[in-house]
Amino acid sequence: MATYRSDEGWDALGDPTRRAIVACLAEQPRAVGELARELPISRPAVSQHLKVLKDAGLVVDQQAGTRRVYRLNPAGVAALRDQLDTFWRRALDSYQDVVDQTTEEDS
Amino acid sequence: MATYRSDEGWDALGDPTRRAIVACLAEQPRAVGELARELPISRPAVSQHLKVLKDAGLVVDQQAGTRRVYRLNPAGVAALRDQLDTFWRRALDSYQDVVDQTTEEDS
DNA sequence: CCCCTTGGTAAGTCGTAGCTTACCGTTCGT
DNA sequence: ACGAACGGTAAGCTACGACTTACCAAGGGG
Repeated sequence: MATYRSDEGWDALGDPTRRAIVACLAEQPRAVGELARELPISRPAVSQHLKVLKDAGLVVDQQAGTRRVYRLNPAGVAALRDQLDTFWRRALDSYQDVVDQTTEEDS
Repeated sequence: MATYRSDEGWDALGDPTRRAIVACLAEQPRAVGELARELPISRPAVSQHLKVLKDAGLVVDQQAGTRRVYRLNPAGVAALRDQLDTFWRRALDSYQDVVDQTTEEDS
């Protein structure tokens, strides 16, 4: 089956807390402590999530004094988006067949 | 950051097996048994995954005799893709700031 | 009319992912 | 140079989700 090399990316976005982090970083780059303050979890938990997101290539970090600022990685996000886009296009093709055959509704 | 209404969609794609199912359905629509035959899990497991995917709006099903054919739902896939696209655009903005700062420090 | 195929549901087990507390290294300010 | 702030890691607990087997409902063909 078409190899996902971005498996880690999907796994990373599979967690609601990590999606919240991503959404937060989409607004603006933030340090670890700032993220922890806006989320209902402890700072170590944020660190662990950031490690997953970083390994997946979805975020990048940058040392700034004693703080460490994280931001979204455009390339990583784009990779996942492109995959969905591919699925979407293929789905449209199959959908065309449905229109031809029937206009049934399911439960 | 509140407005994920497609939380279920991300949770659904968070599982590797479900991603395999989605990739399989992207090739062509299939019945439950056909999917089970191409995957290393039992047929009930496939049914359970399909229920999750259907609740998330990523697939639609269609009765065909005694069989039940599943296919991708273009709208569901597009919804997730659009979210990633939004994140991607915001990520580019932040990335632009990085480029500005680093080039200033360059000299 | 029977039964065989197909598929959804129930019950139960097991692995793992996510959280917390505790600890340690590092960097800045004074 | 010392202390405080910031952040990553370790260890351990808990809960949830993915899978299995067993069972049941429904539609179609001989």
